[in-house]
Amino acid sequence: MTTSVLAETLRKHSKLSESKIAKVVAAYKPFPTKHNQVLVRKGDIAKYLYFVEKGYLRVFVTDASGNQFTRFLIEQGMEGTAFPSFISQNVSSASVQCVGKAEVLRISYDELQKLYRAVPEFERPYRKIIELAYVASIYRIESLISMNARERYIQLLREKPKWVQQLPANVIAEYLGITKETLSRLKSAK
Amino acid sequence: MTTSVLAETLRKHSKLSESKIAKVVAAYKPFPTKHNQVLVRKGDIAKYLYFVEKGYLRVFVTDASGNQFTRFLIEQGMEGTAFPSFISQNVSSASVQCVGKAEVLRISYDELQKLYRAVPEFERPYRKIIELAYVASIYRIESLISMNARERYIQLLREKPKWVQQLPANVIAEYLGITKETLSRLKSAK
DNA sequence: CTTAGCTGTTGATAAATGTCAAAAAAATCA
DNA sequence: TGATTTTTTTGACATTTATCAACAGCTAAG
Repeated sequence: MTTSVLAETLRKHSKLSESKIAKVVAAYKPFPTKHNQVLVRKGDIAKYLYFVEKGYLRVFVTDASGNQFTRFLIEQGMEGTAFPSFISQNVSSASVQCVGKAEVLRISYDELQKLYRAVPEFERPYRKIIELAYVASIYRIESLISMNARERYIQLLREKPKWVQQLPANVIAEYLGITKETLSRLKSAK
Repeated sequence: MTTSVLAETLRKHSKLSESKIAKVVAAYKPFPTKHNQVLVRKGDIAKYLYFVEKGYLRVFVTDASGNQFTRFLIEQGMEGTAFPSFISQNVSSASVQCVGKAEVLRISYDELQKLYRAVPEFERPYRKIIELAYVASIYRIESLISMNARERYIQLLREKPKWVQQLPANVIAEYLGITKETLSRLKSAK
């Protein structure tokens, strides 16, 4: 039986047989990364979808003054990339980077299309993933338009305590849409 | 040949035959609405997906003090509802309301599932719709975390000038995540 | 056509958050 | 380990945005 976070995740979220799981897992290739390695650079086309076996990836954009803003954090057991670029195969406005050390698998756009043909039942979990990612983004929009910095921080602390523990404060701040100084003050105030 | 905004939209975004288009269109029922009518109330389960033939719908949430925040605006030719509730068939944290007068069609969750079985090629445009909605929400998150109120307003003016012209200022303000006073000042300042 | 209620504007002020600079603390790697 | 770099905290101050209140304009329905 295949053992990997990817295999575990497929068992948990789909009803694929062990042989189909093995096929899917075989299509994702381990991709060795260095500390903070950039996987997709702004201006590139996102050719790969990344599955996180260990650690975190961040998807971020940069403004004219060089400030960085974290669009998404991808944790162990999740997959992602610069999504708009990946589905359209156009250049990406965002970059994707490992947060510190991370272990990832990757599958190319073309290989993924082949996989859909080889394992048609894999389409359903894929669509579910997109739906869930969409729902998550709806709630993120909701908190960004309706809550202030403190409320958003408290919500993150409640819903993703591990992120706050494990990720550098500046990454958390970028994700919340505030500066690292403001986050630091929120922490010390309570 | 069926004539409706829905039929037009299907012709434009899919390769369905006229007979399939007729089937899809037949499954969506006209739903008469009053001025500012609420279609989904917070606490309800979103049982219907709404297609906008004319006007706009807004999806909004309310905070403890009764302030409203517009999560999404749905314009002519688009469809939507309280999406997280619709796909999970759980109670909704958001409400859906007509902005002024609107003409809508609707299809129930169950009828939609039947439609997928009756017209399997309809699944693909549905998935595309979700993917596009997801991409749109990614860009919305991006502007909320990386831009200030003025920048977001200018971007909206550039990308959706009609919304700014046609929708009440307080709805635009809620969509931008700012107060109506701040929006009013942004307008007069330039 | 008129009035009651929304909708939008403006002013004064307060609160939240950002910016810049510097010091302190922590993490990395040679 | 020690040196170097990166991250985090703190302070002073500036800017942005919200809040509250008053008023003006508009609009929909009688």
